[in-house]
Amino acid sequence: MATRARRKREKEERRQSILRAAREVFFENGFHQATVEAVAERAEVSKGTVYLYFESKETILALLLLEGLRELAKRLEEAYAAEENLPVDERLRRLGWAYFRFFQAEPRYFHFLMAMDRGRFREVVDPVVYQKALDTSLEGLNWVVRAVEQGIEGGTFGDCDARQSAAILWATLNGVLELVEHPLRREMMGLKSRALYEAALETVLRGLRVVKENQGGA
Amino acid sequence: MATRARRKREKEERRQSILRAAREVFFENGFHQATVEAVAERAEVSKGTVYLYFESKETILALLLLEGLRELAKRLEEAYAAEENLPVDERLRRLGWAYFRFFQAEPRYFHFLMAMDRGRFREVVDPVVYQKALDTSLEGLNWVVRAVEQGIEGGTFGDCDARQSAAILWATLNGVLELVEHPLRREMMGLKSRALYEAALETVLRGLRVVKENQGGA
Amino acid sequence: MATRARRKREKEERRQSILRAAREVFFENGFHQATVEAVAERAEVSKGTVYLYFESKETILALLLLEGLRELAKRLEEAYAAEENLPVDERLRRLGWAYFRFFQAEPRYFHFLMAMDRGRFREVVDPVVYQKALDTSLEGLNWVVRAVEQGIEGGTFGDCDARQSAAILWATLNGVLELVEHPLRREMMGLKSRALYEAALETVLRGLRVVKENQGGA
Amino acid sequence: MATRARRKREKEERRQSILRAAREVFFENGFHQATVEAVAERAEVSKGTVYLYFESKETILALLLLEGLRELAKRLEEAYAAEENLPVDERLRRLGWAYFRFFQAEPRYFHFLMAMDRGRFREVVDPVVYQKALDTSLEGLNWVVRAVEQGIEGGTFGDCDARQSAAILWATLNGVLELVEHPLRREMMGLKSRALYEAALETVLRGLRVVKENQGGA
DNA sequence: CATGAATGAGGATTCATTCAT
DNA sequence: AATGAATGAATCCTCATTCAT
Repeated sequence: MATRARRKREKEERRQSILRAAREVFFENGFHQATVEAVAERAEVSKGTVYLYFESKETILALLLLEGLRELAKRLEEAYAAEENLPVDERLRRLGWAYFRFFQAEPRYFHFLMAMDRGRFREVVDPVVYQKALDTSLEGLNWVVRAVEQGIEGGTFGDCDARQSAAILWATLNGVLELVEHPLRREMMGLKSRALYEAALETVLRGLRVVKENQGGA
Repeated sequence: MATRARRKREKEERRQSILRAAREVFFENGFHQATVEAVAERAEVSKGTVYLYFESKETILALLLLEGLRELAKRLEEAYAAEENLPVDERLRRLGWAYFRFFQAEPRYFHFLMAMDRGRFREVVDPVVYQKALDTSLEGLNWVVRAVEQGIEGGTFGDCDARQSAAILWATLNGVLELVEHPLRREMMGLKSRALYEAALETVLRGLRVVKENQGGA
Repeated sequence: MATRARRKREKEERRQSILRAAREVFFENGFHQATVEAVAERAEVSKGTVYLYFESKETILALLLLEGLRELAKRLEEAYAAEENLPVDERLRRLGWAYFRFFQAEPRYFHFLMAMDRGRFREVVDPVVYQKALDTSLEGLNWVVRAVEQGIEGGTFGDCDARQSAAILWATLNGVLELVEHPLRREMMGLKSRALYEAALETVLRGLRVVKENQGGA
Repeated sequence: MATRARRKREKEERRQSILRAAREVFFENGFHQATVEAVAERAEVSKGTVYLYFESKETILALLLLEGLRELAKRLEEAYAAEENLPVDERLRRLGWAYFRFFQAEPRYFHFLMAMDRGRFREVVDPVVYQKALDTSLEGLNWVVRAVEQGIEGGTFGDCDARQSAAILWATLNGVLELVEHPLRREMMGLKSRALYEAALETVLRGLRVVKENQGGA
């Protein structure tokens, strides 16, 4: 029967609907302030139904986190793979801007990923999911590492530690995004997000590129 | 009478004692998990007394934040003012390492400043305190801005926007500290905190310095 | 058509299957901890189906109780009727041991019958079922009453109230079984279940027998 | 200050008041049906206050149980110690009637002690309290054991196992009380509680006494 | 008949805050 | 000023029961 298939589809839809609602509610209020009740209301289901689809509030958090990281990793992979022959710094530029677009598309998601109670997170979430989150996060960064490695091989960058250089680039972009995303900080300075981001990206790329001429190491 | 003065002093001491207790408790458990009860116990006063000195749990949070920012600003000022005639990038280096030392001295403080539920912060906290936090934060960054300005004036840096360049530097260092401080992220990579920090600092300084030769702007 | 008959048979089988599942689940977890969900799973049907066959969780409880009482009554009847001409106290002995065997065969059943939330039982359960439970319980005891009556008629026992004497015997055996079955109580004393039961049975039989010589009444 | 003392007294009074309320509510509805809310209402305090005085619902249960057992043990001790030189069976009679009076004074308490979810109780309650309950329970029975021992020494009873004989007597009385207390069972028979209890007590005493003449053991 | 998704009324517990003493 | 007892709203989660398919 097609009923079975439809049922399954509907169930998945409902699941997604709750997840979507949870995302909104968590984004708006933060995980701790958000209530399951509010999630249920937003999804237009009863509280009990939420628990029909998800084990606990924490589980939802974990799934949301994972989802976000996956989306980001996917975008980075796409950015990496888009074109075959590309100057190394151009490829890094694309990765950087893919990150920026993710941030723009889902600023609250970004905020959520950053603001999450990181220390306590681990104890609260299913270890398997936690490991997956870790892996996914690493997977995203790996595209950057790979691009840097190409730069080293191709001679664009000096003989530096690829992981370290990738980490620096990423930390910088991350730091900038947090800076512009942070209400407290944004007010401090009249900086334009996009311009600052671009400047930061270029500055680090330049800083990395130059290494070969000067020191050959950080 | 001196009684008046003593009273006032004692009151201030008690206040500080509660604040100290709150810092410890908040650091150990995170703001949400921490209870006023626990703060009171640690300070060896009653719960009611806590409310005699502070309006609410959130107020304490705000003051703690402020305190942290002040400490950091102080350290940055000291780093800036330490020596008169210093090459610009050396001065920025000193500022950068002052930040690193603050992070090392109070890693939990740093974590706390970062992990704080920023969005909701504003609505909850006394606007005056909020503004002070903002000012203090800006004050800290201003030492960096000033140093960059000297670099521009002295010709070390190109004719860039000093605020922007300072922001980039700061965002980078911030991003690196978060990276190494974050348990989830630290596991991802086998990077050494200090080495990464140094590399990042140097990379950005290099990137900023070079501007004049290449493009004159980000 | 035979379909009708088969349908009916199948329905009864399903009913029994659910009842069996409920017994297991209730025994293992106690009535309150047990969930209808667990019963359904054990019976390999859906939750809804359980409600197709039974009005409520409480109804199932009542039926289980009834079933237990019936099993006991059956055993007692068999014990009573086993042999025609039997000295009275021997017949009572057989009844007593039949009870003990029931306890041994279904200790959890016994426990369940005893531990049940008796007070609330009545209001919750179908009055008809409740009355049946009452009748069955009485029916079981009646075999004891009958045996005692024979003892009175035959002169073994004094001219006592047969119902009362039967009640005393039964209460004693019941009390002993509860004593040995009760984890809290069992630990208190190092008594062997079987020996204690036998001693109690014999003691009461002796006590009842002697009446005629002494007082002729309790 | 006397304030301190008064405070302490008031606190204890409040504690007792909540305990009293809990007893009533638990008696009326059974432990599982009873809600902390109902307890609070009955005690005319807020729900939070209940938790100010007691760790959990289970703790209250344990204390109530302990309290009941202590009261019973006290009554039994008094019954035992009332008169010095007393024929052994007279002393046992007094113990038996003390039990009956306890039952009459607190029938719901008795019911509660009996109906308690025995198996699960242990896991739920503080082990220390559990052990105390065990001890207290044993302590009560010990008065009976002691009386029987005197009977053995004095030659009233045969050379039987004192603990076993005491257990039989107690199991019988217990069984009778449960019989008459049990709504389902009481309806079964038109027996008068008091008369049945007396008959049972006398029957067992007789049965125990006779041993020496007949078998000297159960 | 059978299913199983959906419901929603609770229930135990916590904790920031108040206030009489 | 200091206390700490009292509050009660808020929160997560459970589960018996219903009902559309």
